[in-house]
Amino acid sequence: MRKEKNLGEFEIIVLAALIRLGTDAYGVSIRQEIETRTGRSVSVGALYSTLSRLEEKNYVASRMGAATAERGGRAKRHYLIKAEGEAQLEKSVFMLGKMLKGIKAWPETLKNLACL
Amino acid sequence: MRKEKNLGEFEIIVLAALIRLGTDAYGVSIRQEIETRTGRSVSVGALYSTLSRLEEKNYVASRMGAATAERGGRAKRHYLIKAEGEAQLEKSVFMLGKMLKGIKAWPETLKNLACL
DNA sequence: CTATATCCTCTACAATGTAGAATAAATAAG
DNA sequence: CTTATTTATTCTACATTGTAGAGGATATAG
Repeated sequence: MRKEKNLGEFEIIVLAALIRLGTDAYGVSIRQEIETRTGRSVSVGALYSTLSRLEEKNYVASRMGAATAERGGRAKRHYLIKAEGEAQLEKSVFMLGKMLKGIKAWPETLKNLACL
Repeated sequence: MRKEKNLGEFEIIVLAALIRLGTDAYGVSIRQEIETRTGRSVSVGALYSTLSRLEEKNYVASRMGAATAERGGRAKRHYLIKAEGEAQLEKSVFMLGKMLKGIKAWPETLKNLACL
């Protein structure tokens, strides 16, 4: 069994996006979700290689879907976070929360972490 | 001017520790702060190389202090987060917050795994 | 001086982050 | 049907971060 390692920053973001998107998660939508929500640009390669690594770690599952009847509507690969992935994400977020909790200076920013 | 890059997960943790410790921050106390607060073990090398990289990026400043009159009380290197570091940390935490905000069901397992 | 404690530096390598070209597969146009 | 265009994923290559631990420096105690 692979030793449990801490998630990287981008891995956290990707896993969070998977939770947000639920069954609608595939390459393009995930990328879109992250970009619009964080304002940060994400290259295709960055996203897919991270997804692939998360899958190797058994944090994420994927399956090929069917093509759709739109122009360029080739088959998508759908991604879903697994229980192990959620658990690990929770652990990482918990750690960050422990470190960040109580640091004043950020009025709005920390409010977003109130879910911890 | 170095391009602004996103902070890594551990970098976030270290910067947060620096804020928490204020003027008491030096190698051992920083390590202690992170370990007790997160329950995660931190190797000496991991910490110092991260601090050193944060300093190169102008996010942190350090200076050598004086020795103290305790057994083994050799001089400590004191670290202090800089304004640039705080700004960058806030940016990273803001992004994470945006992605994590509103995710409720942490402990819950996704039941949709069957559809894979 | 030798022992022991505290603390930092250095080296080496593993894992994660990132970009963009290449490729694949679908419909639309002519 | 052949080419253009659109949507999507795969692949390759390299940069940055993460991590461990040996080793060296410097302090007091005895």
